[in-house]
Amino acid sequence: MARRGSYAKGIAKREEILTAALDVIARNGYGRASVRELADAVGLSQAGLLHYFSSKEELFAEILRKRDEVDREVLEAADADHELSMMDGFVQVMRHNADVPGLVQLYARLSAEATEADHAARPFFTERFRIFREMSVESIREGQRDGTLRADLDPEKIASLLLAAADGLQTQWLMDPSIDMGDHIEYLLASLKPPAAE
Amino acid sequence: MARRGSYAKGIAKREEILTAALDVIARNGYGRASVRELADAVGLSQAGLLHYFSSKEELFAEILRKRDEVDREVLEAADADHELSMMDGFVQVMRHNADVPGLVQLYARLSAEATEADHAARPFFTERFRIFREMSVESIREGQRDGTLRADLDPEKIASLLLAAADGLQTQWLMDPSIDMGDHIEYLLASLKPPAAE
DNA sequence: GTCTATATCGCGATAGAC
DNA sequence: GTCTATCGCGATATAGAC
Repeated sequence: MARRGSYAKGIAKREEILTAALDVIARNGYGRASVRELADAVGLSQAGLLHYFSSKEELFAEILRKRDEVDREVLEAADADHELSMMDGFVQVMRHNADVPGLVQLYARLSAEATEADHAARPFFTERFRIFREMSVESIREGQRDGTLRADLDPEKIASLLLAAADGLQTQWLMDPSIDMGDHIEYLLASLKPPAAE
Repeated sequence: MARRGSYAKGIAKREEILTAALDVIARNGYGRASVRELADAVGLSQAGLLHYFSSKEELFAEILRKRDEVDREVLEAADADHELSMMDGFVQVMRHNADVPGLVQLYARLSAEATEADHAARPFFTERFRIFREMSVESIREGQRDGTLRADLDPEKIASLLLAAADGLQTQWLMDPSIDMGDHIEYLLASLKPPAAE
């Protein structure tokens, strides 16, 4: 019903902007990423770009949403026959993060800014946290049934701690890249295996 | 040797500024904490305040340094006979943090901003992380000797993970205060006790 | 040595032309 | 849909009063 496909075209333009923004930020980091900078990358003026997003805050939340989408697609493509658990995917994404410092910084900085009560990206993060914990709890329960995780652990608490560890490690890694994020998360998971298992 | 005590007076003024700033930020959060706002609180102009600090970034790093100092003093006063381990103190500070959301937010936001390569607060955080890990490793080794922590754990990795968990939990708590930071850190530590112990 | 006042800069937001 | 122009804000550097 969209007249002349203009609606679909707007959607496509948004996608183009988000993809270009991911590219620019992955290379240049968050610091230099002004709306003008991102607008230049797609040949728009600052006001032209903000035509597609209601504010800078919302734009950056959408960039992170797009990034999660891309990460998920890459994971699913590499795991067509669903052999990997959610936790395996989690470790793999953490390893991949070391290749895109700019995006790690975007996440670290925006999540901190979004702790402000009226920040437009706050709903994105609260929802992201909720979903991550939900999926983690499910995966932890599975591990407990399998015997790959200690049965005495509280899945909710461990889920929050895994999320916290992942986010905290990113800041530590940005300050000192000799910290291996993937190894640390993997080590934490290994530390929670039953004494018997391995 | 300081002529007319003017040097000492400058030091005293700095302390006064930092103490007042801690108070204002604890109440109002990081968002509203412009240099002007903090200057007002001590009856100075914005430029007047910046006379004592080389930049806004340095000022905020000093505020956090002062906060660590205050936290340490409170801990030591409550533990005159050195009965508490470093980990006990750590949990206690995390519990106390729930009473000062503005300071938690200051820490979360400034640590994220300081991931920028040329940020004036970056040395503060890299050093703070180093010292925290160092003290943690020492405390973890002690726990392993005591039998209160599993002997098979890698102290360095666990130290980084504890720091990461603490920092990550603060962001989660700022987004959703129903998360209990102290309980979670305590739970993580308890999960790393030997199977025998308790 | 300490401060007030000011000028300048870059940013995001927005109004309105085309 | 995209632009130009402009606005207001916060951070800083500096000139110079006391």
